[in-house]
Amino acid sequence: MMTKPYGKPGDVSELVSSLGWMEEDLSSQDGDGTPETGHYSLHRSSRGPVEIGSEDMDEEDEEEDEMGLDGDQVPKRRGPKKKKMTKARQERFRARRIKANARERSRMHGLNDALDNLRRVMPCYSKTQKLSKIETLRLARNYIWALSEVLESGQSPESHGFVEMLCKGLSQPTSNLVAGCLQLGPSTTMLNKLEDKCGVPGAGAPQGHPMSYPSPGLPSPPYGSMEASHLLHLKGFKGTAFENTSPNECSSGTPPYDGPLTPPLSISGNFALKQEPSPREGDRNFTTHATHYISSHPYPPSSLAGLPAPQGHPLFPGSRYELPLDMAFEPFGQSHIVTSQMTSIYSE
DNA sequence: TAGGCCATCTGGTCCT
DNA sequence: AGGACCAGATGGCCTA
Repeated sequence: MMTKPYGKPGDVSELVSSLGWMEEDLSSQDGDGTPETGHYSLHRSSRGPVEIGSEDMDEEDEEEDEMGLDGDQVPKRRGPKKKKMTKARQERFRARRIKANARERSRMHGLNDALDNLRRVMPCYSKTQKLSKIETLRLARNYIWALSEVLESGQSPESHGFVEMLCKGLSQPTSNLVAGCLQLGPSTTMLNKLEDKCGVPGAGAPQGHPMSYPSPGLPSPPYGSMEASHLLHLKGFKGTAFENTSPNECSSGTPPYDGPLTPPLSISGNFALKQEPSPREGDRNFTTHATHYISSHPYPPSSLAGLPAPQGHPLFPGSRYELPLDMAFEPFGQSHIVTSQMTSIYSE
């Protein structure tokens, strides 16, 4: 992305003069050595003077601070003497700053990559209409919460409440997007596939999709789509229309998922189970694996033995739960689902 | 045009 | 000492 010089033009010279260093016009230099940046920013007026010159001291650079300190007129300043920004020091500072900038850039890129991976496992993922960072995090929080609720209390994803949970605290456009995804995606694709290929009773039935969300005034697409691999993998859960469904039988309805995955993470968020290597790489049956994993791993898992149960987490009935932040969810229907996301979180 | 979102630079702080 | 992390500041892009 092209960026223009930061700070107002006058800031640099003002600061430089106030610090008594940097005779050169550094504003003409690259901020980090990359072509897209073209200035040197030292405009932290809100933070007060930046005493860059006081660091990076080499003995050979040590000089007396001769900024008019006559002793009898101005009280001598305490603390380390301020060093003149010699050319050598400037260059060292620049080199260090450039390196730090590069590190920071790559750190942020890594963060964004991780966020992108998170977007992909969200209930609605669209390459064209990306969720913002904050909305991604909010939706992730809601999603985890909603799924936890489904697992813990047998609530149904068919319920209005499930989508409500997903949309809690989201902006209106994002809520519409999510609702649209849930409305369009599963009902017209995945569940019909389930019914077609697996003979799952009720899947895609006329009575409406579990995930369908009564959203009057919902804007028309483009929406993202809810990938089947992101949806329901129903095995071994009573009360669902899919309880007799074998994951192996239905794996054909699950499109491949193109991306490396880490071993499953607990939805409690407090532990990560290091298991066998991710089956995801080139494995069309990953969701089968995930389903099996979930259904064969009790909560709390043995790896949590001895650890204090999370306060009031829905997976640990009996404990008092306090909703974090502004979350306050309503109760909803009965049945169990498990999604592949419950057990797979990307990592770089 | 205002506001939201984003990338980038930057200095400070903490940690190893 | 150097790196990671963080938050503030800034300008660009996009959309309502």
